[in-house]
Amino acid sequence: MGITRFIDNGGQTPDLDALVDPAPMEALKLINLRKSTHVLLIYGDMVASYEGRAKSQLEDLMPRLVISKPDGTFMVHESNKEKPRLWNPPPSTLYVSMNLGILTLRSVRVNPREVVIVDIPVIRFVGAVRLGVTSNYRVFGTEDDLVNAIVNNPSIVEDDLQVIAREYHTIVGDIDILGRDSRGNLVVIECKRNQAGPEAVNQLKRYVEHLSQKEGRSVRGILVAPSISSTAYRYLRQYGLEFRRAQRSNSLGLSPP
Amino acid sequence: MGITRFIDNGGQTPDLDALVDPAPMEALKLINLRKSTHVLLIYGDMVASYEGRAKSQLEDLMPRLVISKPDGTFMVHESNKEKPRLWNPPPSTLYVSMNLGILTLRSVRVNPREVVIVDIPVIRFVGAVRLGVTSNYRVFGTEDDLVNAIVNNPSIVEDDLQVIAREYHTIVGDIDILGRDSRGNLVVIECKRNQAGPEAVNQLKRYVEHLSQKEGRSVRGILVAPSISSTAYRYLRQYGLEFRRAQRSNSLGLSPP
DNA sequence: TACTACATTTCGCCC
DNA sequence: GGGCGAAGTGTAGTA
Repeated sequence: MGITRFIDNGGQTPDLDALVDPAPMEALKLINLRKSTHVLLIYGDMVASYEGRAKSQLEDLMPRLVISKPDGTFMVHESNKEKPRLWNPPPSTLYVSMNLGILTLRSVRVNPREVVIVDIPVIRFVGAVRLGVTSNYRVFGTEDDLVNAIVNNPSIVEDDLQVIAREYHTIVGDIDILGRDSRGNLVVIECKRNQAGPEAVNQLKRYVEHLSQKEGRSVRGILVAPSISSTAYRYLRQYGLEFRRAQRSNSLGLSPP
Repeated sequence: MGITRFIDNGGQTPDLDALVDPAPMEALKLINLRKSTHVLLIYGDMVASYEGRAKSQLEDLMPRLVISKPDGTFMVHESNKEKPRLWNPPPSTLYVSMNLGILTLRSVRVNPREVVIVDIPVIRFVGAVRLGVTSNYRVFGTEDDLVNAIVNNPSIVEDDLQVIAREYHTIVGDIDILGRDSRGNLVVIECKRNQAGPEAVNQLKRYVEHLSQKEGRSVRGILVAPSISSTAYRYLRQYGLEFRRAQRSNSLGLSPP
């Protein structure tokens, strides 16, 4: 039998519990005690199954790691890959039970209905840790930053470009930036934070086609990205669309012409 | 001081190590000892930063969970969400060091160059677990399964439909299924495993346009999916494209007309 | 709730 | 290694 360690915290709920080689009943108790407040780490030999939008099974009994978060996040991790092998995204609900001495975890998601079931005949470790959440989290260098830079200074795309609207809604989707050039032509600007592929060109083409049809006159389309694949570039030129290179940096300036 | 527990395994590398409230040096040793073979779990109060394709920082010191896998996967998890707050995908390399008694983790990815740095002034727990990898993993209900079902029985899309090719390569992308209808018209079939949006319609439109131009005659386009958004449907009809509902199930049959 | 598009997407396949 | 597109995508924003 392993170590059972409920850390004493003066009657308060501890931030950390760690059970090594616990009895299934011990594990079950700790999981139920902490599942709504702590992140649970469960290590052991397990099999698992998933059914919902799709379906899959992990039939081979082998050591895996289950991570459960209080918001309902449920993941079954293996030795490689960033993505869990099986999972349920939040919000989901975790149910724990014991059948014939075997611990079973059931994560249930309601919409869409998805169920992950994990049977753990051998429980090697159960941990419960209290984690924080960063507020006011910010990532720099997103597409949105690029759009902002252009809206604040349209000349980095083209001289005398006027911005008419940002996030311009159309029936075929949202246009990043709608502008007007020095000759009075409408200009659709589609921004990508990394290399543009055929899909990006197609997206721009869709907006331009729609708008030129609706307006009854030709509309320019400019794809702004740090780079573009050769296939995508041919495709773009074929439809008379334009490409403008954007410096790929966190300061998000545009390169000189 | 906490529990230090290197599990004795008769001289062999154990599958599980668990250190509660370890000294930084203890933690460092265990991490270096196991980082290339085990999945590491590191819990404590930490700050972190990321710089690479984008940039962000977790400046507030708070309890978080680091998970490191032997393939280089590196994740900083918080109390909610499925996705880690900060991460490096495999393959990356983990470096551990101590500066002024503070444990520092550095995960470095080479291409593209990305670095995640984690400073852990308070180490509450370090665990090392050996996990498996499922081989021959299979998910049922993918787009590929839907394409297969149609290729095996084209009549579920339309009577007397003949399949000419699957994954038909064109300059503008790969067509899921190319067929010919009872009247001899070419038919482009685009499959989606879940609700189709404007992007899916756009994709089909791109293929149909390309092919009809190349062949010099009209080409039909059919979007096969479990459902379609109302906007996307209007868009689809506007361009004379067709929609065929596919039953959203793991057996992947198509619903009757 | 539905819909849309981004993402440090990740991942797998094919060239 | 680059290009391309799917994914049980997850996630945020908006109507």
